[in-house]
This record gives sequence, structure tokens and C-alpha cells, in this order.
Amino acid sequence: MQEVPKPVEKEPAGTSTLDLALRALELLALENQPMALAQIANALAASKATIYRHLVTLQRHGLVSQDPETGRYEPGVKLLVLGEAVRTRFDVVTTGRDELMRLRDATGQAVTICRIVDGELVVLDLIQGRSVVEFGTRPGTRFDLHSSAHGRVWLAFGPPELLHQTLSAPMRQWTPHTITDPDRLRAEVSQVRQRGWATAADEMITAVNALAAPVFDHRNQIAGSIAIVGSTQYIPSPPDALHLEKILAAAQAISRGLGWRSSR
Amino acid sequence: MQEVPKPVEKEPAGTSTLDLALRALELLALENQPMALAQIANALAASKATIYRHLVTLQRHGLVSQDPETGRYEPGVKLLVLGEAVRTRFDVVTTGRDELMRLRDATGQAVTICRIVDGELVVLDLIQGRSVVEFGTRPGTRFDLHSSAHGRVWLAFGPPELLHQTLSAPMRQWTPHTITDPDRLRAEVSQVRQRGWATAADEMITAVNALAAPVFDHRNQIAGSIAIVGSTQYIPSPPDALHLEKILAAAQAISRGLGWRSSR
DNA sequence: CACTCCGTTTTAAATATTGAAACGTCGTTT
DNA sequence: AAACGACGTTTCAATATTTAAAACGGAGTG
Repeated sequence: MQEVPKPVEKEPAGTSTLDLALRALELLALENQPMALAQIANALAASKATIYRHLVTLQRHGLVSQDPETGRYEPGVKLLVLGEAVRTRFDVVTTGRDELMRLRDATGQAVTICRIVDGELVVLDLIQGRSVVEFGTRPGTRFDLHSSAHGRVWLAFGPPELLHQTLSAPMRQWTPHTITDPDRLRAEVSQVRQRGWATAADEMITAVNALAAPVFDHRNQIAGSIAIVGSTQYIPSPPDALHLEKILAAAQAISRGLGWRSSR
Repeated sequence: MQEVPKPVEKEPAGTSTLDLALRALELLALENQPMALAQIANALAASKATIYRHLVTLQRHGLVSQDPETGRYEPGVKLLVLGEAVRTRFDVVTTGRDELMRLRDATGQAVTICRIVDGELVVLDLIQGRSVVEFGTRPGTRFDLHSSAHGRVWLAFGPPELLHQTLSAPMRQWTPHTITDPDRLRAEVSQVRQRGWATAADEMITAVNALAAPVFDHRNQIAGSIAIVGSTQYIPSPPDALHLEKILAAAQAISRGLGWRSSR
């Protein structure tokens, strides 16, 4: 009876109950309307009773709440608390918020702050711009290292492994303008390292550009990256002298707040 | 063998597995250092193996991440995403943010925005002040209705049940200045209703005061409350005329953003 | 080099989850 | 008004799943 050792792929460990419940929680949080029990149940292909009991537990923890009128379920406020607790673990965010507000006010563009977490470049905070159309990506979004201004800053000033990994892996071609050639990217990155800022016009989404700069901590290591994001109409490439000056000043101010010293 | 039908109190429904896992997640998020597996396990009085499997699942969902160096566990970035998704459900926050920035800049004090969620008054957002000592409470914190400026606003302009419930329940005496007498509170609330703003100097923490005002939506119902928070030195009682003017203007501006019409 | 600590895996026992079906309630339809 | 349908909730027996204890292997330390 030579059977395949494990059918398709084995999951080394885990808890299926938890998995289901978490999928329910996530579904609820990302949906932007209250959801009915039955709706959740068959979205996850589970029985109503099962989902019900999980929702009760989630509710007990404040992660889910139920509209007393309609009986529908919504994500709970506890998620706010937990999210905020996580955010404050990254002190780039707390230190930089004020400075970034000023940057937003000075440029009128949306401002984002990113950091490498678990090998991925994630948006930690976003300050909305003043334009009519809203640009900018929500906190938690993950960026590619090769195709974003934030990413280039990290490639230039972050740990060398990042650059090696990115250069050796295939790079996704988001638009016709995305740089996917390792040599061109390497050249671009070393240029970023020299001048201290990066742009990536039309490389992820056509007509969108970003201008990014690194923030350093007391050890002189990169602690985060900040960028203004907006239409190529407002953020040209090469960038406006005013924008450049403002973002570099903001980055420097935040770096100082983290204990960075200019000399050395 | 006459045994008690149900030992202490029966929990109507729920999932104990989920409960344990959620307690682990919460523990991890509120601790501000990475935690070791064993540490989590005996903090929750569970076996290492159990917690391990749950952490694996949580990790698969991005709610937890593991430091590859030390093997310790930390809360994951997904919590940021979920928290942010929840926050944007409350449109008082998104609509009001810019206005509140300006209020902070005009007064120099920290600004908070609150709302009743599931019968509790919770802080939805905080804009830090400019003073050296940091005041203000983090998003997700819950306030008492009787002892905070935010609470008084809700008692005055919120659903009548809120006031009844608060008046009939015992009120915690935070400081010698906390109003705990139902009659005095009732008088205070009707005064708030007349003049359109509330303060609560020294009532939760000595030397701290807040000045709050209601925000209304398109149905002319209260949609949130905003307040400036700071030392009694900067926010006197009765409040400064400038502060009062600024906060009422901000509240009105946000209300308009939510579709509220001044003349009904 | 031995010792300890820690995260991880394995095991067999049993607890706790599961889904189907039934209940009661509410809002809508006929 | 009465019957229907949809919904959240509860019950119950079957069984799949979690559970805890102990063993494993690697890293750090005396």
C-alpha cells in the first residue's frame, strides 16, 4: 500500500478552531458593514452554530460586538486598543507624528511612514493629504522593495541582505515603468545612497509618485522611512526643491528625536 | 450525591480554545517586550505545547510574529491593519482629524475624540499636545460617564437612558473633587446641555482638566465628543474664552462635515 | 564538556468542538 | 390577521481535536 506520506501538504502544527475563528474576525474587520451570522457562516463554509459560539467568545473579549437592534455582528473596539498598542512599539511613529503633520501641511501631500517588519516593508502610519482625491496607503499595507520609493531607501540604507535578496529574487513588473532589471536597480540604489532620497514615479501605479527619505536612530541605523505620496502632477521627478528640502528636514528632525547625532 | 447543578456560574456558550488563544494574543499585545513561550504559558496556566500551537496559528494570520534571533514572540502587524479598519468605521474620526489638528495647534493642548460604543465611552483618537509632559489617554481607553468632560457631554446630549443608568448606579470617587452625588450631577448635566460644553477639573486625576463639546451628525444626533486635555494650569475652570471659542468652532466644523445643518 | 534552558515535536487519552435539527422571535407577506 | 420566512440562539450526540506530559535537539553558559 504505498501511499503518499502526507496527502498534499502537511501543516506542521496549528489549531483549526482558532484558525476558523480568526478568519471570522478578519472577515468582520475588513467588511465595512455589520454582518449577519448566517452570512459569516457560509462565507467560511462552517455551520452557524460553530460560528455563533466563536463570535460569543470574541465578543467576550471585546473583539466583536453585536448590534442590539439588528443582531448583526461588527468588529469591536478592542481591536483599536490592540492596534494602538502595537503601533506604539515602533517609536518612529510616536516620535515622528508631529513632524510629519508639519510636512503634510508644508507640502499638501499625503505622508507615509514605513519600516521593515519581519522582512517586509509595511506602512506604519499615514497622514492624509489635502487634495480632493485621496492618495496614500493604509497602515499595515506591505510594499515591494524594488518598486517603491520607501523600498529604495531601505535597500540603500538598510541591512545589505535586503539588497541581495531583492536583487536575486524575481521582481514584479507593476507598470511599464517598474524597474525590474537587477543592474538598473543596483545603480538606482547606489544613487539613492549618495543623495539621501528616493523617488519612484509611475512604478507601482501610473501617475503616482513618492519622495522618500530615511530616518536614523541613536545607533546611526535606519529606523524608518518617510515619504510624501501624490499625483505625479504635484510630485514631479526629479522632485521639487521645496519638497526635497522639507522632507529632508523632517527626516532629520525625527532622527534627532530618536537620539541621532548629525556628526558621526 | 446531591451535587450543585452547575458549579459556580455557567457560561452559556463559547469556545474555551479560542478564549485561551485570545488571552495569549492580548497578553502579548499589552506587554511591551517580546515574550518567551514558557513565559506566556505559565502566565495563562497552560501547557507550553498548547500555547505553542496557538501561537503558530496566530502567526499564520500575521497577528503574532516571532523574532528569528531569540525565538521570542511579539504582536504582529496585522493588528495594525485590523485596528485601522475598525477606526475608519467611525466616521467622526476620519472627518474630524484635520479639524482636530488645527484645534491642537491653536490651543497647544492634547485633543481627544470619544464615542459611546456598546454602552461604554471610549477614546477613538488622540492628538498629542505640545507640552513637555504628555497628557491625554490612548485610543481604546474607557472613561466614566460621571467623572469626565466627555462623559458629561454624552449625558447631556446622548440618549436619556445613559443619564438614568449613570444616576442610578454607584459612581466611583476618583478624587475628592469627583462629583458622586446624583443631584449635583443632574444639575451639572443640565447646565452642560444649556451652554453646550463641559469641563471636569480634578475629577479623574488631580491637576488635570478637560474641556469637551459635542459633535452632531446629519440626523442632529450626537455622533461624538471632542475635548482638549491638559494641566489645570493651562485649562482653567471656568475655561479660557479663546479655548472655548476654538473648541466650539471645531465641533461645529466637524458636525457640518457629517452633514449637520445649524438651523435644522 | 556537561549542564540548563528554551522552542519544538510526538504521543495517546479525553475533552471540547462540531453540525444538524429544533426553538422562539421578529418582520414581512398573503 | 394569520402564516410564512429569516434570523439568532440552544440543544444534543458523535467524533474529530485539543490537550498535557514527556522526549528531542540546539543554543547559551558555567
